[in-house]
Amino acid sequence: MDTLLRRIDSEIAADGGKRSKSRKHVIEIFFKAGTHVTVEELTRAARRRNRSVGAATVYRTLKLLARLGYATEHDFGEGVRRYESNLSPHHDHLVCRKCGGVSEFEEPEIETLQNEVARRHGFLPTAHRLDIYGYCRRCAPAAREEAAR
Amino acid sequence: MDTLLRRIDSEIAADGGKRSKSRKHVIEIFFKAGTHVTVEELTRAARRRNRSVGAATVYRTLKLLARLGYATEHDFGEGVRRYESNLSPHHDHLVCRKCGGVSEFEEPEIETLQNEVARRHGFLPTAHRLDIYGYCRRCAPAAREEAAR
DNA sequence: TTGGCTGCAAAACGTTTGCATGTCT
DNA sequence: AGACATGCAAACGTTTTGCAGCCAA
Repeated sequence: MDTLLRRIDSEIAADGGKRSKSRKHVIEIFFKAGTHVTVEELTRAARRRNRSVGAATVYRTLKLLARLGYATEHDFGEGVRRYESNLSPHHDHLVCRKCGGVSEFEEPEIETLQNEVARRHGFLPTAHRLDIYGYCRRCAPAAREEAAR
Repeated sequence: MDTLLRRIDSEIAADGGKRSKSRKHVIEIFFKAGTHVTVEELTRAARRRNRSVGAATVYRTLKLLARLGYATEHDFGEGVRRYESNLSPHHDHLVCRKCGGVSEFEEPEIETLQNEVARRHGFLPTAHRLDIYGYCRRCAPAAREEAAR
């Protein structure tokens, strides 16, 4: 974790950037925060540590992390962008329509099939997103009842 | 097509809605339009037929179609929402990062695997979205060159 | 006649940007 | 000193909403 922060620091330097206090706070908080955070959540958390951090800096820092490959932007269709750290291996999402919870899964076979499909279309894939929408274990019973009505 | 419009009409009526001229135009144009249209594109097209159609009506009509299950909202990360008719069978997308083109594919095996994964997580799936990002056949060579530089 | 529907303009939303100032190297 | 980063507020583009009038049932 500490090594990670140092590595990012030097990558930022190599990219022509500097180490600032606000940026450091945002980065630390981002990697400690749960997955799929919004800028608003991060800003609030960063402000708790340093009152003066502005939202613009959080936006800029996350864009930077995304550009360096440490974060991924997500859009689950809520009208807000969410960010996720790229430290854990790639995974896809199960998004609950009722409680909004997002859980994750990996399925190597799906990945393989995707690459195959892409190749078949002469398409050079660089990334993909697979989100399954529905009802999670806890919300599914209620959803079934509503549908029956 | 005509039957479709009549069916939608009666579903709107059953939903407590009325048939208005503007709405009818928007719906017709939406189903004739190519796939993945934006509200702005539809508004322009609708205005050609009826100068006074407002964007708000197009937004409202598409939300209505989506609620009734005739349209799907898409977000390919351009900052604009795109709508697609649900008439053609389900498919997934290959999104080109260079030219922005979107092509489609179907892969039943992927669908099957998705349902399996969901079930394994106690998740009740209702829909999903799979977008593969990368470079299309035409743009891939240029992308490879740039990467090599 | 009642309610939904409309167009318009204004508001709201998340995000980006311009700028003067502050901070790192 | 110089370059880059910051916070603020204004700008932005898309989508939503309030409202007075309109139109379908």
